[in-house]
Amino acid sequence: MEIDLSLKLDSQEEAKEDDHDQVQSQNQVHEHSRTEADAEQVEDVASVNVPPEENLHAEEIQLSVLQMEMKRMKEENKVLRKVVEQTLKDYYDLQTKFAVIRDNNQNKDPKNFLSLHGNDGESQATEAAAPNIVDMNYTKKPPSRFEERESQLGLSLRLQSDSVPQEREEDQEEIKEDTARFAPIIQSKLQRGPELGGITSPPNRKARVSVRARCEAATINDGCQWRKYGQKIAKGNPCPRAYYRCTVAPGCPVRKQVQRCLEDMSILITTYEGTHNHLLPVGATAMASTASASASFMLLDSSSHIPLGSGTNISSFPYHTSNISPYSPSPFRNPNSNLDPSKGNNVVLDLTNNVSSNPQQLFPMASSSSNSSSQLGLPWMQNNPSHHNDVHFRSPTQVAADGNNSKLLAENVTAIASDPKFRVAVAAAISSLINKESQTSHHHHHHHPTAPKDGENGSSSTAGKNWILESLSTGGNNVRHSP
DNA sequence: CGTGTTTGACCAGCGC
DNA sequence: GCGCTGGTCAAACACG
Repeated sequence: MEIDLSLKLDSQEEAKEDDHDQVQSQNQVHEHSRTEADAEQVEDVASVNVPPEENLHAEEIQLSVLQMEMKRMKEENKVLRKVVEQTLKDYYDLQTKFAVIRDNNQNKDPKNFLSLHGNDGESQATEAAAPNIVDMNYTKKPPSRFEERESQLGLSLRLQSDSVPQEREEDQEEIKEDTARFAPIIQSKLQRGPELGGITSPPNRKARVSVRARCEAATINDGCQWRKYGQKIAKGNPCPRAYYRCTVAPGCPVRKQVQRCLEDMSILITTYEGTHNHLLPVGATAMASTASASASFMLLDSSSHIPLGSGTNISSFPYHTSNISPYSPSPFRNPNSNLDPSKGNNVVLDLTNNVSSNPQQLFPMASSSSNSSSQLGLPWMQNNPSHHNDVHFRSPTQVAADGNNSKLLAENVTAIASDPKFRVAVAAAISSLINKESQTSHHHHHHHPTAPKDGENGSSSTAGKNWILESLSTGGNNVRHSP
């Protein structure tokens, strides 16, 4: 019945745009009020003490009135059904147009955005200029008919967050319906393979995340607890490679390798592999989210064609990878050729700020470290406070890039990095994970059977230390977290 | 004594 | 098939 009411409103809204419908709707309203008055009148008549013959007559009148009302309701339902069908048709058309336009622009103009709805004017202007915008903001409002009209202009697609409180039951139904209708498109997009912009990977590919960071200690402090189980002298590097496994939870499959960089012994190369089967400590969560963010950007780089999809071993990332445009240029290139092409997917996060070997500041806003809002202090960087202010991502192929490619790459990366939404998204992602983690650990302490202890194994300094995560946004949307 | 590290041995994959 | 290499195992050892 509530659905009928909402549809009635929709039909009236629709009536404002169409004169014919307007007349029809007004007639319906008048008729509705008239029949209601008739029904009340009949009730009044029936409740009065009258002789049986008159009473019988009154019942007949009541019956005929009810029949009239039924007939009217049927007609109204007919009209409403028509409106619903029209709405569905509009949605279907919109959906088809969206798919066609996206396919057409795939190789022409990478201006497809999956916006996170930043508040700054710059991003709004970008949205206005972008031909195709998929709005992934977490709006409370379901797509109304007017918004649908808007979306025909801007192709704005809104998806409902699960965490949003349910305001109207019928709205939720509508959302479900929309999601169900768009799901096959998204699904098919994901399954198209990297050459078509999809991001699904063939299974059994192992993804690795390498972190380059200046660190005096044997390992960087990433918040997890590790146990060393082996050490080898790898070919090509006299520095021994140490093997660690995660001991936060028994049976955790995550491994990490730690090796000093041959060119610069102060740089520590830490390679993570596998997915934690347990909740992460706060510091490790930040690390994992950062790594996953980089992996997400890399896998979405259409030129790299790295299929890191469902089969990836990178730790979970709160935002679906489709939050970022598959057609946007990405700073995370495929470093496989430089690392180990036979071992699947690799991501390199260069946290060394090594300008001499890396002239490209991939996160130019981070270099303006005089502004505190441009800093991203992470607990696992604290081993080297002199470098923690500048965090950027780098891949070996970028180091090897030359001339025009470097310029182009730098421009692309600058474009991405200067996007406030990107910064907000990264900060929000980390913040989201941290909040989630702190809430979860607060309510489910039993999930941490082996609390991180002091010592070299990652957790040495994160316990009991406050840390602050600041958004990279210049718009003042700082996300602070200090547990 | 419990826990973590060290280090030589072992195994599997890969290229020749 | 053989050798090389990366990765893992496990006994011995160190430390608090």
